[in-house]
Amino acid sequence: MTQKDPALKKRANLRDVAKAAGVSVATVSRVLNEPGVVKKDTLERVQKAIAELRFVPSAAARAINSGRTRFVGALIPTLDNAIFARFLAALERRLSEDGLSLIVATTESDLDVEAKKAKGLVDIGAEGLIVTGATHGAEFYDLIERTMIPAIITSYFDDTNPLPTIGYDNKAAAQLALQHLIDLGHRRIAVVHGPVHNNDRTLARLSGLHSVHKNRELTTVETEISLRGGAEAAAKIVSNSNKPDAILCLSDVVALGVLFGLQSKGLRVPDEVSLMGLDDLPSSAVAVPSLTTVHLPVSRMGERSASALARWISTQKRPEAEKLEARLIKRNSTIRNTVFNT
Amino acid sequence: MTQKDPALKKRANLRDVAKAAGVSVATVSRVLNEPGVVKKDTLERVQKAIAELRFVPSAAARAINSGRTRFVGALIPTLDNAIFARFLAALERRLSEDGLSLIVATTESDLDVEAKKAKGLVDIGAEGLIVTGATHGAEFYDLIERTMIPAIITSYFDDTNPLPTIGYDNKAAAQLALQHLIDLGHRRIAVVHGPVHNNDRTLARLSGLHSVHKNRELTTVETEISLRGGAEAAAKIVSNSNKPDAILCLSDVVALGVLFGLQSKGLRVPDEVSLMGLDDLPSSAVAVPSLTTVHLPVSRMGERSASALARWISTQKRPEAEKLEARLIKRNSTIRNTVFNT
DNA sequence: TTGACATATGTAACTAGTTTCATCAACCTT
DNA sequence: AAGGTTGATGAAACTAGTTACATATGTCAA
Repeated sequence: MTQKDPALKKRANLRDVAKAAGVSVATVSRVLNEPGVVKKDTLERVQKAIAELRFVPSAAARAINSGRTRFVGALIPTLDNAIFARFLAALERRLSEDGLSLIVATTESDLDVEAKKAKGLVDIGAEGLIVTGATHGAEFYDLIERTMIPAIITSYFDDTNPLPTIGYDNKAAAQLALQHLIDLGHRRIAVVHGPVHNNDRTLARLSGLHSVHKNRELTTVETEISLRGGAEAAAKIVSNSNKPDAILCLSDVVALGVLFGLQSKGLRVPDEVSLMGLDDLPSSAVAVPSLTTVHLPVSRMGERSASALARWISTQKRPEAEKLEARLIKRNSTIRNTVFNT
Repeated sequence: MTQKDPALKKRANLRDVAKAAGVSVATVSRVLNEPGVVKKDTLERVQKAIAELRFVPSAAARAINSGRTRFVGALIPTLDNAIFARFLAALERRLSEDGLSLIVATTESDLDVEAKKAKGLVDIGAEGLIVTGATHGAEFYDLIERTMIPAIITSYFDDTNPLPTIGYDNKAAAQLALQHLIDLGHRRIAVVHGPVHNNDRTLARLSGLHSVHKNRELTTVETEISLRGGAEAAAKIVSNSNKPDAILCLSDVVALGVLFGLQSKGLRVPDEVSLMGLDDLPSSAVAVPSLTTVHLPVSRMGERSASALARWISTQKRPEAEKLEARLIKRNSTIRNTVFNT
């Protein structure tokens, strides 16, 4: 009672192991970190003690010395869109291979929330950050600059950005989609997209469309990125007197919603209107009709981002930007338009 | 050069602040933790120094003393199913209100992976765990018992479980669904469910069905929990000579997949076959036809789990199990069956 | 005016690791 | 056999905080 009560034994620490093995704490630390320099005989004795006491080195104590906390933070707009969930899943998988944990923070696409959560992550010792898009608040950039924390921008490619970007060329991806519809003979095209406020991905996609559209009719509808948002956009488009012969949605979730919206209004896809998405969710291949779309390699993006961040952290060398190729996936929701064909 | 190079200034620490403010480290620590006991004059001086040096206390150093790391881990099967993504989103939102960070770990429904990742989380200092379902490996339970770490089971209610469970009565939820189909006059019912291996949620749902079905025909199809899995199950069911007049899917994702599968085979829902889900995803309300289902309050479950875990951690008092009510959501994918009606 | 007590602050020990430097023995060289 | 090198280990200082205890003041009552 006076000194220690062995009954309420806490987690064993280095000293306990050292005492049990009859060595100094330095030796135990060496067994943990550079077992090569310890004599085989001693090594085994210490390892036995470690196993018997079920010793696990305290991550906090390690962090205090090495400055390495072994976790990174990901700031993503939402988990409600499958595209981010898929990205995160790949990210987490790859990071855990490198012995890094992932702390998830959602921003609801609010720059202030993002800055606040980014600061929180840095304060608790995140070794790196994964962020979505290149549009962030001054506070955020200030934080990155001050702390010089490795931060990678994803979902967005721009090799002139001061931070490394790993993503696709959103502009090109949108153009790929629009070009396909044009190639099919569509002229009156409605575009449905998510909120543009502070969203550079959507903005880039839209700008791509405008530079392709030339003299064509291109009406745009902004809606929430969700099935419901898509369905509502569809209702709006159908109620319009001047119906389009194709609808291009700048994300698959929205396209699926539009599909449902059109179905509920009795419009057949693709016979009466062609429909195209952009993302290529697993769902899109299964929908009826299956959705023509542009494949964005989100899982690959997760893996590449994780690798790049892990390497950045360990080597201190800022990685290069990486462009991931988007590619057209032709399926059954688009059909040739014969009316306007010459 | 001999001592310190002020040019490469690291993060300021307690000592730096103490020196700048002309007080001892203890006083700075007090300013941080119990500002009430510090004289107003001194308090302001220290706070000024903190602000000027942009001092942020090291979470690691705090953790080493207090044992508090301020993060918890969530072990979920996958992020690919929207239901878990929604759960996580709510969990993260609520935890961050309590100043707790969330480390996400996916298990791919593999008990060994789960045990390994759980150990990893505990080793790095997680203060609590959120796990899915009550079926876990011996290794996992051993870990929980040894470390006595607060761990909450979700998606599953069972007030006899040694760990607190916060979830719904899966058995009752499935019965609610089946009863609805029966009430509508359906007799030949096909059940589509996800993998049963190590999945107590699915198992419970199935057991609920068997205790209701009595003399009714109840064929079951196991498939992957995804739209594709659902579509494949639909193909299988349709190819069977003895077609059901209703299909009950034990998760909404699968139901949506079945819907697509039926559509691609030219079967009309609900005219030719009633379709029912279980989960109530946002998508289900938007699908055409909208999906009759049983609502499971996942967001609420995330909030309740987060609160309970936060409280458990701070008070050391194990929370009680919580049952969240499932409720029937009648929509347009089910219709009265007149053939078998008396 | 002295003792009692509260208030405010400092000193130093403590948390659990890593790391530098010193020590000592063993082996090799000349 | 003296000196140099290498290998293995330990003592103690160090990381960045918290906290128990000591001390210095100030206020008030007897």
